[in-house]
Amino acid sequence: MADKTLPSDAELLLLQALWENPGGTVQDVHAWGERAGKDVGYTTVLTQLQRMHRKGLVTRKRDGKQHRYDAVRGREETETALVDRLSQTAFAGSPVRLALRALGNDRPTTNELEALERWLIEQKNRK
Amino acid sequence: MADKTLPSDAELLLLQALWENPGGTVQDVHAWGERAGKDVGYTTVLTQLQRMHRKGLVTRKRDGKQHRYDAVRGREETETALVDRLSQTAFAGSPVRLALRALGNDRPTTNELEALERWLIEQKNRK
DNA sequence: ATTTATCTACTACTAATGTCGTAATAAGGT
DNA sequence: ACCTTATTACGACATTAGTAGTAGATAAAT
Repeated sequence: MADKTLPSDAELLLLQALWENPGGTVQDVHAWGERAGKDVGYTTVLTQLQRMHRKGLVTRKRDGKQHRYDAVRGREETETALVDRLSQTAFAGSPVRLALRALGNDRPTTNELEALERWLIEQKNRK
Repeated sequence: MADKTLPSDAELLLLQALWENPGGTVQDVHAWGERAGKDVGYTTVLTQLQRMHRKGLVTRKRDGKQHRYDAVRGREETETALVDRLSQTAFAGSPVRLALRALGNDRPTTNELEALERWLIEQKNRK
C-alpha cells in the first residue's frame, strides 16, 4: 500500500507549504518558503514542483497561465511513513524509542503532555 | 556545537554496526550487515567506511593489515540530531508531535510504556 | 623466500538532489 | 495587433549516495 517514494528534505518543505495551503501556485509556495526563512530561488521551487509532479508527489491543474498544486499524500500519511523509515534506519525498528528520544529534545506544552497522557491511558486499557 | 553532517541511510546502517561493536573491522561490519539481512557487498562497506572516515564520521586505526573503525558520534547524539532534523523538516519543529506520530505506529512493550510513564511523571513534577 | 589469502586503495558509474539560468509562451493592457 | 510581464519548460551543473570491480599491498603459511 502506498508507494515507497518518500520526499526529500527540500521536497518536504514545499509539501508543508501545500498542506497548509492547498492549491498553491509556485508563487504561493515560494512566498511561504521565504516567510519561513528559507532562501531558495523561485525557479528552484518551480523546478522542484515540476519534478514532484513527474514523480507523482503532487497533482496540478491549470488556472489561467499558472498552475495550482496539491500534495497527493496527506500530511499524516507522509509523517507516518517518515517516522517509520527513521525508526527503521536509526532506532532498530522501535518507534517508541524514537518517541522517547524526541521527547528528550524539548519542553512540551501542557496540551502536548495531555495528549501523551491520553495516549498512555488508552494503551493501558487496551490490553 | 557538533557538526551538522548527518549520516545517510546506508551510513546509519554501518554506524549501528559500530555502535554495537566498537573497533569493528570492515569484515565485522559487513558480517553484521549480513546478519541483519542487508545484502550489500564487502567492497561497498569498505568504500562507505573510507568515505565516512574522510568525512570525519568515523575514526580508524591500523591493526595488522586491517583497520579498526569507531564511530565519532555516539548513538544518542546521532539519534537526537536525526530526530531534530525530521522534526524540523516535517513536523514544523515540534518534536512532541513527532513523538505522538511515532507512538501511533506501534504496539509498545510494557517496558516502553513504563519508560514513557516515568517521563511523563517527571515532566509534571518539573513545573 | 615464495606463494597465497586477505585487505585496502583507487576508480568508476548511475541515480537522485539541490540549485538556477535562459528560452519560450501565454495573458493582459493599450 | 503589439508590447510587457508573469509563468512555465527545458536544460545544465555540482554534489552526494549507493554500489562495486580491479589492482596493488601486506601479512601469514609453508
